[in-house]
Amino acid sequence: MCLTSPGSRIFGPTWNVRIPRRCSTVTWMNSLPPLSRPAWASRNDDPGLNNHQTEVTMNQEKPEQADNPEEENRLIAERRAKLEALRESGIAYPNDFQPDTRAAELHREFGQAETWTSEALAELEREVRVSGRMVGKRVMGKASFVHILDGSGQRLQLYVQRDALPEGVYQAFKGWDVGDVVAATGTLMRTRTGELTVQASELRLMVKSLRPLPEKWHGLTDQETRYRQRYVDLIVNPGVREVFEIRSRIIRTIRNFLESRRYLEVETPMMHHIPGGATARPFVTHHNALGIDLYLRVAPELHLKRLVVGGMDRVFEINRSFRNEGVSTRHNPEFTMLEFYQAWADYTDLMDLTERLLRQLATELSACGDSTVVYQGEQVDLGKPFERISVAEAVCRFNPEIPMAETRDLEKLRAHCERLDIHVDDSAGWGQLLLEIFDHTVEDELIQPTFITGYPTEVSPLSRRNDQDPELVDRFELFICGREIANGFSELNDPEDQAERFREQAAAKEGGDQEAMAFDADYIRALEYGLPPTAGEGIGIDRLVMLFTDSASIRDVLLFPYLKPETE
RNA sequence: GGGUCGUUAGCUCAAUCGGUAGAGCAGCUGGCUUUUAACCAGUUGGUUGUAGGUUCGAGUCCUACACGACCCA
Repeated sequence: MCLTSPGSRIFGPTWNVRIPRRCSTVTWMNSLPPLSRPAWASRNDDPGLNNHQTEVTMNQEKPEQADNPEEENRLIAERRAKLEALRESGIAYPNDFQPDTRAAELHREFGQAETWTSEALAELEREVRVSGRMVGKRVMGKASFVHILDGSGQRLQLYVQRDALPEGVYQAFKGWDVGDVVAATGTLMRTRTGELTVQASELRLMVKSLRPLPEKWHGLTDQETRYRQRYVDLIVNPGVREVFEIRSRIIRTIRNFLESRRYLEVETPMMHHIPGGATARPFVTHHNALGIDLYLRVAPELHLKRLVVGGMDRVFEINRSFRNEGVSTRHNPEFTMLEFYQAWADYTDLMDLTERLLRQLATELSACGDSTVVYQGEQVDLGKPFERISVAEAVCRFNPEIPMAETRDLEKLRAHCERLDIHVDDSAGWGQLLLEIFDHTVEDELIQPTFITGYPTEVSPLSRRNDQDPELVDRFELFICGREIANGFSELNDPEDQAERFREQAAAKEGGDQEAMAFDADYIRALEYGLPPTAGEGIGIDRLVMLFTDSASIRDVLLFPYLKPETE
């Protein structure tokens, strides 16, 4: 499937998006060479400025250093001096320009070189007002070419000719830096090499950029800096923005998909007195005025089901949950999950729904309407029906030495765990052992979309028991490319059974299991009013976005992934 | 939590056996009116992540720490 949207990055040099896996530290932020009579400090100034255009004068004393002199360096000092000159000559940060178009629009409308030839554009005399960050600057004597990057995420070339501009503007322009934000008025033209270009008749510096951008060809590759300073990453690595545009499209598609099926979007508390809805360690926070500890939610599940009790029989929430666990390429402390609940449905209905949703996502995100996705070299087809097999069947398939008859045999399973070098707790039941074996030997192998069903009741404290086999629950998880994408089940709506399962969880918690759930009495009370037969599901949005953007790390699909604080 | 690798100029990277820390881009100075990694000439810029240690001498070897990447639990 091709994810590159039509029209994106269709012209001009793009900054390198190849990101080698290496990094260096950001020492430049910590080092300050002493300012010793920089070259500009003794330079003579040029004559006056006219109207809004500001000539950079260089005959002043060296500028004030930044509040934190450790972060200053010569390049920044030079730009700060230019800013100081701007301040002295008028308004340094003007806010009186509005563009009337954007680069993407212009390329869409006039990008066709065969239709909009040089002559056709000259005849058109189309005047445009554009603005953006200067990301390239080529001065050739009395004329220059500039590339600006605007809010559309695309670049646009400006042709800046001394004699086509008001007096003095060109001279000022020559002192501007790559990274500065500029505004231009001009007419469309096509250059000798065929690039759509705006010939500027007016040009203004709107924002002086004090920090130099990374090198134009290699760009910014240092992973740490890319994550910490995502604003720079977004400027110089076009692929980054594309990932987040796809992320937005995924969420929009999901929202439309559910709303068109009469689901209501809701928001439930993120601060819980009792963390529940998932087996995970919560973050603890404190309410000062009330003097009580609160937990950041690990899942919205229990609140959403309370809403179903209240008669909101189809609800969904797309929002953040928080789990106090390790940070890795697949885990961020805060992550986004879709949860949805539908009364009068069971888990098989949700498997059908999930298949349809993923198929729709794949075809809508693909420029060519294709239902296949390539993830890290693996091609998966979301168009074919997803396979559905049970945990036990899957374990037997990938572990031929484990016969079906042993999949509920506590002692045999314990022996298999030992053989497979899987560490398990002495208190674990057969269900937990079976799932451990599944996690270690099966999960990675499930490349094509596969629903795993028949989960042990022991590991599913909120799921409805299977009518034929109460040791199992009516639950599934969806795996694609070896990753868990979704988890859904028919909801346990028997309040007495639920209370019993909470008691088991609470006992495990007492026994030291920090991930076990607490007893939630209000949730039991809600169930006692009567939860209609309901099925619910959670889908990890970040993992879904990873899949559809071929991102190896969750950090690549989070604008601001969690990183440890920068060291001083 | 464990292992491996990494951290050198604003950015991207060099630096032989432990022997004067370099280049390209960016910046600065000059030239150049259709370039596009523009070009040509000149030029500035470094507490080599931090703190110790070994050594006549450390970017390089040793120890600890910080941060990151990847793998494992």
